Amino acid sequence: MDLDHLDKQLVTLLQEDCKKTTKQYADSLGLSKTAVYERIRRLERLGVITNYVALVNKEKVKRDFTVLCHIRLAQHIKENVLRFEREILKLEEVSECFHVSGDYDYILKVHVENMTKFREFMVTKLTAISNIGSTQSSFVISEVKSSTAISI
Amino acid sequence: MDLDHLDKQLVTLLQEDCKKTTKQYADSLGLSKTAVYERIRRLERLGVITNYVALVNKEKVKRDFTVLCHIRLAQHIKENVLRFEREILKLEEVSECFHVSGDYDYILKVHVENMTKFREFMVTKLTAISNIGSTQSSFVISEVKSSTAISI
DNA sequence: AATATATTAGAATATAATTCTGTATTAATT
DNA sequence: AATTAATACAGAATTATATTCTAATATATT
Repeated sequence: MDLDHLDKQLVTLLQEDCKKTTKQYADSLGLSKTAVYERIRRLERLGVITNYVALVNKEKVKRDFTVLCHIRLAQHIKENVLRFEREILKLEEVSECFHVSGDYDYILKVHVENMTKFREFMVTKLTAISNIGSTQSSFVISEVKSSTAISI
Repeated sequence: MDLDHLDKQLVTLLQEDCKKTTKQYADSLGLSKTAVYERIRRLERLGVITNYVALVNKEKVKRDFTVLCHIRLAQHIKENVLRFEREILKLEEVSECFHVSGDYDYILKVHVENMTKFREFMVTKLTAISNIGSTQSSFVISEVKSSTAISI
């Protein structure tokens, strides 16, 4: 596994837009269609590229209200921690959940329609999970930067 | 703008994998290729789907160390706030930056290779930005859930 | 009910992906 | 250094898919 400069450029392009034609990437890189085609297959085979997805405009699908929820667990007994994580995976409003160091144990990214729906989510879903000690919600006022790309 | 059940199903499928053939989506939805083709074009035209991207495995590109940085500004004068946001946009290590309510003003998602690189980032880039009051770093121990899809 | 509009299916066509062939380049082996 | 093997490449040939076209059907509008 070693990516040369062309591979890195290609990954960068694919992270920006994966729906261009092979010819277009080829022109950007100064390679032939076949060369690019083989490189993409290789990046997929190596697991560098994991999948290709469509991104949606949250406003257009009425999930424009984003909250970063900080959670402290009540106790850190293994079984309870695992149950907590299992429950989180089931919540459709949660797109991301990180186990973190620091003041809190977990940080979640939650997408809902509005404050009313968020309250509903908190009351009926999140705090319904046992073992939650305390939560602190940071409401997203604006997305200064929002990219799925990893700079390489 | 009103998405029917088929549109929502289609958006869900495209958020999971946007590289299937029109025929495959058509079979999943019980529609013809043309019907699906037209619906996808419409979703793009309406701005529901904004773009198509490749996702990469952070481990494979040596950006496996993720940190959520909480930032408090020193002062909230408009010009300084805008300068801060402009500077953040330039930092390649930062994939996301949210202006939030609560204890801190901003929460950043940062991807680097390791702790050494993170320290370097903090010292030479992040805290080099003027107007930063204080920071609190939450190191990601594990990604319990990590999706780019919005549930609709 | 009549008309317009949008959605659909299937066929025809255009475009792009994939495979194939041969060549050049690089790396490995002796 | 010469030889072999492996890899990456370009261009042509083929296959598969996207896109367009046509006509029919459904949905909404008056």
